Amino acid sequence: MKARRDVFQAIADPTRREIMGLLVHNTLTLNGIVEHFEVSRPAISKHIKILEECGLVMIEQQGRERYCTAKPQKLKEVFDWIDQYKVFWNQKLDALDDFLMNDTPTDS
Amino acid sequence: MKARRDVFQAIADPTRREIMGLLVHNTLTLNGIVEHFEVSRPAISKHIKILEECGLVMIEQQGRERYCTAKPQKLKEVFDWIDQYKVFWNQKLDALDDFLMNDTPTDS
DNA sequence: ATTATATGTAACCATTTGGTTTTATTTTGT
DNA sequence: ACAAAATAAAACCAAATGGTTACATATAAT
Repeated sequence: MKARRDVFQAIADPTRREIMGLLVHNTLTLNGIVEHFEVSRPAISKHIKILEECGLVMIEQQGRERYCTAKPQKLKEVFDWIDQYKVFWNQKLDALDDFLMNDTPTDS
Repeated sequence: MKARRDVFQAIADPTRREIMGLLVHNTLTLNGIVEHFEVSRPAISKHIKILEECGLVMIEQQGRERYCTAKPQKLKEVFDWIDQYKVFWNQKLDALDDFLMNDTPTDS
């Protein structure tokens, strides 16, 4: 594992999203996290490393344990990107939409 | 290309995010999009396919051309996921804090 | 000191990803 | 009818991803 380590990529993985969900409410040790998943400890360890590398998780070493906590602030980057599209959500869609589209979830 | 085709994964790629940025304001043909990038047409074609598959882009075939438009509505899924973390952004939660109180930091 | 615990790291592996070039296929213009 | 244009689809490729098992290391418990 190496390269493009950004928040968008970090949250692309469902396991990592789940981990975020766990850690935002509880501070857990690595093994504490592992318990919630089917995958092996090293797999989780890697996910945590990725999350840490892009600032989504903070790790506090305490003795032989590592306490992990979510740092959701970093999600703001994604939020901000998406935010620019929000203005279009409620906007009238053009004819093509109706034509092809199934869901058109306009709530207005 | 195959599997896990969801919005999170779709926007993980920076080129695809750029494409979204283009298409939200302009409807462009495939070649029209290609012009904005360095990569080959087939590469863009694949990106578009992915974006379409997960509902972020709509394609309207017109003769031999395919007009692509962004469907930012689908980003709501990501928005909603992130939204649950928004609560924590303004919160003062450094490691120790969370560590010590370790008890759902309810804001209600 | 020795052992058990918590974790990291390495080596490996299959699949996916993002790209390429080459080869169709369909539509338009002449 | 024929050539050009717009695009898809196939075949291929290197690198990244997500996982595994095996091994290493530091701390805690006895």
